[in-house]
Amino acid sequence: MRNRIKELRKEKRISQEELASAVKVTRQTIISLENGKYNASLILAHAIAVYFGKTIEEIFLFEEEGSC
Amino acid sequence: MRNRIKELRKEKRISQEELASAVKVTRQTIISLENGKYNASLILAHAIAVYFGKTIEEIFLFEEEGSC
DNA sequence: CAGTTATGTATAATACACTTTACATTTTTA
DNA sequence: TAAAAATGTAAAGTGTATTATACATAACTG
Repeated sequence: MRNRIKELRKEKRISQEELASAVKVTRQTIISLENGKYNASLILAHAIAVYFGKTIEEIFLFEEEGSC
Repeated sequence: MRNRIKELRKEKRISQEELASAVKVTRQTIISLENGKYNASLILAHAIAVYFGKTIEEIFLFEEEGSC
């Protein structure tokens, strides 16, 4: 699952550290999410969505699996 | 965080087992989600939302925290 | 009432989200 | 160009989402 965190963060011109503290996680967590190391929890996804003023679905891109 | 899984499932008149296999988790997971034992992962939340034809935000209710 | 289907509880095991710390590299800016 | 700020990597530890199995109870159906 891809996400638009890095893209949205750059638009807002804030650092990973600023985003991290805004959504109350560590910078490590933001780095790992941006670089696709793992997926956010639902709660964190929601916090990030609220922060950017978007819905979860606008930020986290679930490319339709299950077509096979 | 509350969710409307049980409510939506009853509307559709399907069993926990049917929902579980539809979204590819065990019945245990559905039971635990419905009874508030823990929160779904983002991927599972999405699968459930797709199954019910709703958005994640329509099913998982994040009552605004962080007001204090 | 007897049998089946649906729901719930308990517990141990596994996988993964997230933290912490420390260091390395890139980018910005003075 | 040198200092500072931003980004990335690595590895070990904690908490929690999910599985698996087994059993108990409730609800429906014949």
